Amino acid sequence: MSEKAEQIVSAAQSLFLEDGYAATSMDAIAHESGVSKPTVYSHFQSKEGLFAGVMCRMCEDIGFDAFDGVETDGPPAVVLKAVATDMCRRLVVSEQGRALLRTVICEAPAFPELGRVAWETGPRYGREMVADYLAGLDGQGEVDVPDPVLAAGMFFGMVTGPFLIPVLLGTEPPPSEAVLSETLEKIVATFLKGVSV
Amino acid sequence: MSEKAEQIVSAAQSLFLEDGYAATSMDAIAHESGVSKPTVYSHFQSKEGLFAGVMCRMCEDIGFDAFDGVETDGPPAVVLKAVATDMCRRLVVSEQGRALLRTVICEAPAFPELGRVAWETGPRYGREMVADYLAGLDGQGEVDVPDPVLAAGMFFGMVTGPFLIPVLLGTEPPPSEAVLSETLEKIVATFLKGVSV
DNA sequence: GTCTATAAATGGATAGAC
DNA sequence: GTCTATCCATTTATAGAC
Repeated sequence: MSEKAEQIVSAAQSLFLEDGYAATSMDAIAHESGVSKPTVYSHFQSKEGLFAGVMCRMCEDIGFDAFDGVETDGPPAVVLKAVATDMCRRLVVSEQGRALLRTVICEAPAFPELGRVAWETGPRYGREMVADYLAGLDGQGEVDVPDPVLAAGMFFGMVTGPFLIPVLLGTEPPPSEAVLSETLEKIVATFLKGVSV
Repeated sequence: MSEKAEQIVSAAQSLFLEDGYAATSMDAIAHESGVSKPTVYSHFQSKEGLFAGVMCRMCEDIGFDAFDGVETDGPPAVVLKAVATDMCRRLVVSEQGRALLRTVICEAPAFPELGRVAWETGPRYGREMVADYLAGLDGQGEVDVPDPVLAAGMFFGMVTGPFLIPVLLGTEPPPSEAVLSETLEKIVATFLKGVSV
């Protein structure tokens, strides 16, 4: 990708995330990226194409590798807390993550393909990895999880539940690392007690 | 409110919910409500005012009376399942509820007051009622809930977790009543086990 | 490939007739 | 109070010079 194309993508990212699809103009993108509008159109077919391309790429970049760098053979409470912390940092604490989530939720009806990519690369992928992990623990008799996918869904819900909606609605600031750690400790404990044998 | 004003509000509701703030034009609202644009402006000061007014009113209407019509002196599993079912019907199953949630999430940055109203009348109100209920159970020694607000947040997260994101992203249809009932049964059981004494 | 300039359409909002 | 007609700014997208 040429240098100008990258500048355009970068400007489009921040503007789309900041203002949403409809409220962001190609003029603004051209201005912000320091090129003229025809140059934007020489690299990207249309506003829709630029938006879908940029957002899908972001989903894949931020994409939710929940278990990246997490040692999965420690105690479940430690493993799950690490996974939960990673998820909250990506979706709740990170301003970019929040903005991306907000944007894909907004535009999913108009861009179904984007909704699908966001789901596959993000929550669904994370849920599957947690489900596999829980199924493994169940096989070892450490927990009682008859439906791993449902349990993983509960886990994700519990972890994000206390933060996600108020933060998305702008009525609470994202939690500090200290509050996050303390809260997730309790949440993971409650979850593990709920699925204990 | 006059008849025309009500037609305008009704048209504005469906169009804003369907297409979002920026993609909905005052022309379209006038056309859909069967009046002319100046009539719209004679009743409402501006597009922003119309949007904020209509959405805030919807939040208060749909507003989350989690315990309305729920007998709170039955077994906790029954009470909490009723609350959870009511919440999922409002936010996940109802197309209008989903659209409202999506819209307020989208526009919360541009309309902070709307975000506040949506939070206060909806999730926060529901969370507080569940927190009070759990605190009562804790006082009777039926559960171990040292932090009722956090526990209520976990509860809401667990209940919506398996449904909310995939439904908002458009990758899964809302659950049938049968699936909802079966799933919430398991979720409530896991939650209660997690907070058991 | 990139720019200036502009086309063609649509947006929010209003003046003035009735 | 309501409409027809219109203003003015802005939008997406492109034509043509360099």
